[in-house]
Amino acid sequence: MFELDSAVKEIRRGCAEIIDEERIITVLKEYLKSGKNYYVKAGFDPTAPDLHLGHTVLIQKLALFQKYGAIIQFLIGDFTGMIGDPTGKNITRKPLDRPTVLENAKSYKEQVFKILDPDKTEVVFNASWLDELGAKGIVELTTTFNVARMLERDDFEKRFKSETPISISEFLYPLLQGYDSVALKSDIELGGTDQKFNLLMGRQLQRTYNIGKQQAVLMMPLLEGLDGVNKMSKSLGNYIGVTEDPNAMFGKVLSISDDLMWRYYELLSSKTLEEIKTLHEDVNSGKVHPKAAKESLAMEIVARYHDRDKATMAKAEFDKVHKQKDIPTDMPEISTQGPIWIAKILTDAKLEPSTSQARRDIKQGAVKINQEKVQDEQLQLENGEYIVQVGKRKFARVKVI
RNA sequence: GGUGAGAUACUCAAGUGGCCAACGAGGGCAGACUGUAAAUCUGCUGGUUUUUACCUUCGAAGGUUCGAAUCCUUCUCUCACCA
Repeated sequence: MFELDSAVKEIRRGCAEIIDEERIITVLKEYLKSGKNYYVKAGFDPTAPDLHLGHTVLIQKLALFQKYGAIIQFLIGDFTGMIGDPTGKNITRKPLDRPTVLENAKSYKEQVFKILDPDKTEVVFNASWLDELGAKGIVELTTTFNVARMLERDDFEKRFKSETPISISEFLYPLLQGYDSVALKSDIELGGTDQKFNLLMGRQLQRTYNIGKQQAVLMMPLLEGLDGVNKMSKSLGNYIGVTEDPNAMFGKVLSISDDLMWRYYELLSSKTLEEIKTLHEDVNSGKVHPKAAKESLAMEIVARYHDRDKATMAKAEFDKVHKQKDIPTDMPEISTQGPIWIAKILTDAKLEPSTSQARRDIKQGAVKINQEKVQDEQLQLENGEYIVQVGKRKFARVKVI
């Protein structure tokens, strides 16, 4: 089994906030004593998932709970998805049809089961009970709460004060999400810090509906993106997707700043807190090179979403390109009619967005052919095969016929 | 519904008749350096093989003018105050 103390420590790790930790300890004890499982809920958007490391912070925590006897209620909010979470700036969205929802759920499973144990995971859809709720049920639900309480919520309050419109349906969102916890009888719910209000709603409603327990709430922080400032998100482009190829993943991890690395270690690594602390001290004292520490983190992450061998290969590839300034093993290939102007090739090979940009980069000495810097802006390429490079990272093999 | 303010490049934001492809900041890209795509410093950042030139762009469409991001008209949208 496991040690209660160390389990609690690992559960606390990286958490932004835990509400009712007592309850978590209680269910853990119960599990240790009688092997009785408990339920940990986490909700996800029904839109097509493209998970990145920001999401996996939460999912890894779920996986940790599985180790300690939890059954994960992986909730896909197909019903609440129609409303749009007022957290953030979403407006009312079109409902997704059934086949799309199922398709997205499948895609979730593919990505999520790289971390979660499928045997200890129940994938559930909240439309299955919210559809049944009906007008009567919804009215009942709304009587459990009042507007003043609702307005306590930070973003509602701000919007109310600044007189930004709040749709009535947005008031419904937290209530429905909370009702999910009633329907599922969850013992613990996990979510991001931005979900605090909604998560607490679950607790509140479980009491109101008298289901005999109140879920504990555990909030994970939002992971900073590659820039180290904004939260990781697809729209900002500062993310590492779990389906990205090993080389890109490895490179992206290595591109984070040394400071940010420790944050990633805490939230993403499966190393224990002690191991990380030792490593950090060794880096500070100069015993371990910061780059080595970053590489080992990158390896771990690549190995998790691909495998150990691919991680080793990604590291070798990275060294090859950046340390030995060699050319990468794989690169896009194009063939074209010659003789051809160098700037034209760069745009054809999609290494540059425009010939103007290509010219600028040539002027700056960013363009290389067969490892040789291009000096002549007007250079024409005759027949033959060339390795064309822009900057440190963009390569293409060009065949001129 | 009434009144007022505004809409400029990836974002924020200057410019109120010619010196404007449009100040500045952020972001992005590149170079140098290095330990990596870290940090730091520097350059570039609408398009086009006419590159000390040409073409397109300052919410949209018209108009005034030798000349408009800048002035006028209409329209669309956003915001603020009042109801």
